[in-house]
Amino acid sequence: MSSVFKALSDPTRRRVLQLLRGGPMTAGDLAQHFDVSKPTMSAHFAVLKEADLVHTERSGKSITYYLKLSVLEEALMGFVHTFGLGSTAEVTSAPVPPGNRKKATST
Amino acid sequence: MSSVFKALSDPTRRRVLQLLRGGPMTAGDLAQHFDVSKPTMSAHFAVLKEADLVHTERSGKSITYYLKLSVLEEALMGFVHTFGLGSTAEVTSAPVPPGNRKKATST
DNA sequence: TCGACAGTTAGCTAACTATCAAAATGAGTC
DNA sequence: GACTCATTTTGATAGTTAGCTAACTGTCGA
Repeated sequence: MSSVFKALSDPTRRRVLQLLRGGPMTAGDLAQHFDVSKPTMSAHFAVLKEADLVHTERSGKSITYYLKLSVLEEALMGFVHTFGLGSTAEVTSAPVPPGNRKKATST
Repeated sequence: MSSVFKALSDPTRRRVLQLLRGGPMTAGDLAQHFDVSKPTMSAHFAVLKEADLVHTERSGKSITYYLKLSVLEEALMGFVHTFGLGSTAEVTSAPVPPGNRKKATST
């Protein structure tokens, strides 16, 4: 769970996932979209693999990356549901449960 | 966006948010639930504030923390929707969109 | 087997994060 | 004003992360 959020906390990795959402891509194709060295991209891929958000397959010389949407979904939606989100539309503060001190909501 | 995921990547901070989901709490009350020093907790609070996931209010001597559910929701659900999640139930791999190299799915 | 290509690993630096103890701040109380 | 309590800030240390270059591994084609 932590590893998923950690993976998601980097913009480069989020973009990789979004690219992968459009379909599998090789490491090289992915790397082309970014302005960092290949070893750096490889490290990002390793973080994504560690979080189990992608899996890989060799296709000859290249290695193709596949998004594991189900893992992303389980982690994210699981957390979302824990918070009773996903159906709420405009919650401003807390749900104001019983035993709450009333404060002047200046928002 | 990154700051939200970064905040979420720590179990202590996720726990804090879950506690706050049950209603506002003071820093001290929150700290009681964890086995770390108060400065450490304060640092975690700062990360949550930085991500705009909580806001604070002084109530006399104590400082009360409030969960900003809306921010959490926007960040999470925004991302979830970006990935077309939230309605899918059992996606195993990628949605296999058009323009896809076909590979031997060994799974 | 050799050379080219695709990725990863190794080794490093700089920057960041988590943690603590101790000191400082802010807000009530006497 | 001085005292006390709750929380934050400061300063130090240990561990982690992102990034690089250089070197290595594995695969293909000749």
